[in-house]
Amino acid sequence: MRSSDLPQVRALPLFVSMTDENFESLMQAAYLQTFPAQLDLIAEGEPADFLYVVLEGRVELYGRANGRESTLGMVTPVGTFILAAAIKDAIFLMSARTSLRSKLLLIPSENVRDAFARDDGFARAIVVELASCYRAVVKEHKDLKLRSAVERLANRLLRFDRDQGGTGALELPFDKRTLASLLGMTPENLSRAFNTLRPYGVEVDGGTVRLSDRKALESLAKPNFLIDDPAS
Amino acid sequence: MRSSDLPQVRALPLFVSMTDENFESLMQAAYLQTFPAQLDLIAEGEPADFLYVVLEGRVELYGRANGRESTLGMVTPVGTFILAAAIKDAIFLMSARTSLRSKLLLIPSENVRDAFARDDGFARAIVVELASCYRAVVKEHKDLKLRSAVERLANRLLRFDRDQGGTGALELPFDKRTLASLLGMTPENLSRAFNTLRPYGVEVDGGTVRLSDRKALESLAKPNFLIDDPAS
DNA sequence: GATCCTCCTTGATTTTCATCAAGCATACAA
DNA sequence: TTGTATGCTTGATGAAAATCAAGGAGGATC
Repeated sequence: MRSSDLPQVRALPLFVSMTDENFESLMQAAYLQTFPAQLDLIAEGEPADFLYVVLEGRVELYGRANGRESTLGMVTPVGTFILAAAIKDAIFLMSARTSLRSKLLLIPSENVRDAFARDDGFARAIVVELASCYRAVVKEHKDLKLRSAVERLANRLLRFDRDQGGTGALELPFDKRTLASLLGMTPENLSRAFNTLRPYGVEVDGGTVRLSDRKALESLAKPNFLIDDPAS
Repeated sequence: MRSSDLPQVRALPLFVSMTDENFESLMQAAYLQTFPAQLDLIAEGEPADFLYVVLEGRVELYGRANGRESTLGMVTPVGTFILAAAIKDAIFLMSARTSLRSKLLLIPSENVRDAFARDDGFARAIVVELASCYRAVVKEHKDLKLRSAVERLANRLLRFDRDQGGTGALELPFDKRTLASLLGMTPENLSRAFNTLRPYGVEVDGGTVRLSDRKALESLAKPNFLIDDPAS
């Protein structure tokens, strides 16, 4: 990989506490690649040969069963995916495809497991990363099980707004069909959910959303930091 | 704690590769306690002061939001819960209560973090445990997002049967209201789902279920090892 | 400009699921 | 026995969400 990309990777929480020696040997084995949008990267059921790090762009994680498909998560820079499968030397539970043109770092999972065995700092960082991933999925699960579709949308909008500076004017980070799938509903239903939220000050214009009455929206959404706060 | 319980704990994957010294110091700090059924152990939002190990009995993990409550998981011997919160020194995302009279080991999370920092074998075991927990929740999430209520029940019955020896005669491990909550439906709907499954050879008598036509049931359930196999 | 095309929206309808209300079986206590 | 819990089931109804079908709105392309 190009040395110009190294500092960015080195600074990641996952790698920052590795020894120089172990980090370099891990990067020796790694590939840096840029992929176009909408490219399938991995399919559920395949063995986890690489750990992926998203440096630029965005990757969608999704699952299939019966004839259905559902978006399970989005990975944005700088984040990793399928760490659990790579560590356990297991098969993928989720498929992944680029959502945008993306620059990804691929680290052979064998090398990851090696480094994990050899480098205490790395092992500790992996634990923190895995614990965070675990808690993130638990939150997603609670969101889906304890809230209606409209509530999920309302809370997601509040979250997008907060992530984008809390100005009350936000851009949907992906197209509506994907948002619908992530929220566990059909595109048609998402449209109707937006309409339901109009009396609560939610004005939609394409991918732009204005929240003109946050009080009202919050009273409907009842945000819960045990579900909506990524940090907690 | 009583020394008679030590070997059982020592043999757990989580502890088996610790040094004797670190294990003993961890156990010095731990409490072994038996709790009656239906006792609240922890509430979501509280700081994670202890790591819990279920030695006997069963513990239910559940979440609340708005007025709703939902069962998120069951922990049976010998399993741990809230490892992620204990490691991250974070707050609980889930509440827990005993489902049966249960013998639990409580290890102060500060000591867990200490041992994690000091003992490589323990750190490695924690990674494997966390990765397994993560994958388990992902499977639950896929189950909920990709299947209808009847399909979830059908697959759960097949799983219960397999766990109990695959004889076609199984006992529901908990009462139906709890099963309903775990499967993400109401008790009324669970009743109706059982009726829907009758043409597929599912005969219910109280907590006993007979599967007299597994082929038919499987053709409806379409079991998927990426969702239903706890090992994969 | 005209044409596709993709994405989204809307309306009509059906299905699924939750809610409300009542009943019933079992167990347990008085 | 009688009363009275509790857990489950059933029926009637309503709400939520999926599906089916048809239209736009906005880009891209020709």
